[in-house]
Amino acid sequence: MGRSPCCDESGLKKGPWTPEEDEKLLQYIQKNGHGSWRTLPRLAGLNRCGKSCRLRWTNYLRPDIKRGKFSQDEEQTILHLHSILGNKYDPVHRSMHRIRSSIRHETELDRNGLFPRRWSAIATHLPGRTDNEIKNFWNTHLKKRLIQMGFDPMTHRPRTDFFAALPQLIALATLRDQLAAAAAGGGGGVVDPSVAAQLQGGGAGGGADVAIQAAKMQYLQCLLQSAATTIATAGSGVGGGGGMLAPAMMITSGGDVEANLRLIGCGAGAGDAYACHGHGGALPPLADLSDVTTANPVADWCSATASSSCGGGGGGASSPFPWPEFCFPDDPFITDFL
DNA sequence: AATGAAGGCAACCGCAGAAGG
DNA sequence: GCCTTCTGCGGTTGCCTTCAT
Repeated sequence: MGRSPCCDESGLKKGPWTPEEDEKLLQYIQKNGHGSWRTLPRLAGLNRCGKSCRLRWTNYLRPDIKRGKFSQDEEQTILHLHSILGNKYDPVHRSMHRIRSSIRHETELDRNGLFPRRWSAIATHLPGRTDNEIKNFWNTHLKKRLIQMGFDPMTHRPRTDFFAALPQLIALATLRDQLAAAAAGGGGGVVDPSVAAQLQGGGAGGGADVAIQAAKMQYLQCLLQSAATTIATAGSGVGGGGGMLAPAMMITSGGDVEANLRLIGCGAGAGDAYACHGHGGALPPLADLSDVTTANPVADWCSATASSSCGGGGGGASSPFPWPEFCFPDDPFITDFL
């Protein structure tokens, strides 16, 4: 059970590997196999600990290592498997039983009938990729992207940290009041000049602008309501619609205003949140923790919207947050907020 | 052009568990 | 059954590069 003392030994080199060291290690392993990692450095003439040699080999020198950017398929796989394996096995928590029983078909069990650890398990599904590489990719790219999309990277569920966004939400609420006052004819209401300017639209198409602004406000109102619903349901542990919302129509500049205004009824109750999303711009459904086999909203959604921003590969630009792209393309009003 | 910030990645550290004596 | 050794994993760090000011 004790730790290997190899790295505690003094005099062993640490830090980046030189090409000469790489060559020594490579040649030795190609000729003899790695055998015991502990004795390998001495036999190969390397002033490194075995652990360091093993890492260098498995993460860098192995001939089957695939270098370069992750493909969209690989990203999907990582997202999918991470949503399942996001929490590594912990015998203290009963939750793993659920995970084990539900993803049995997804990953191989180890010799004890347990699932292997997360990154290595994911790596087994991505030939040529190392667990370290996947871990780094997750930490530097995918995790951030999920966060920006409003998902908790650990649970793959919508974030519930309502208070983190509170200042923005308050600002939005204020803005909404101002717009409402302006739309009502400006009867004494104090309206921010920039908002008034936006509302008046600057000449032709002013009426359409007002309608679009109204649509935006409705969308933002949904956001506020969504956040509140999330707060209300988070404590109870109830799954379901949890305040998710999906704009049912793309709002394009110069598009049909009436059609654009057909947003889904956000106030229709959580259960209806997905009733209207049968199109490419749907948001990922909430993961139901009671059924982990379907707990992959992000990856599933990405698959369903392969042409969308998720994944960032292929031909599409990799906007981290897809909703405004669908709803308000290139609109700084939304993109600034998000 | 210089400088600081941010991002990306390789490598290290420490823990956990299997294997073997 | 206990102890030691060895391997593998996840988390974290620190360096290097790129980007922004």
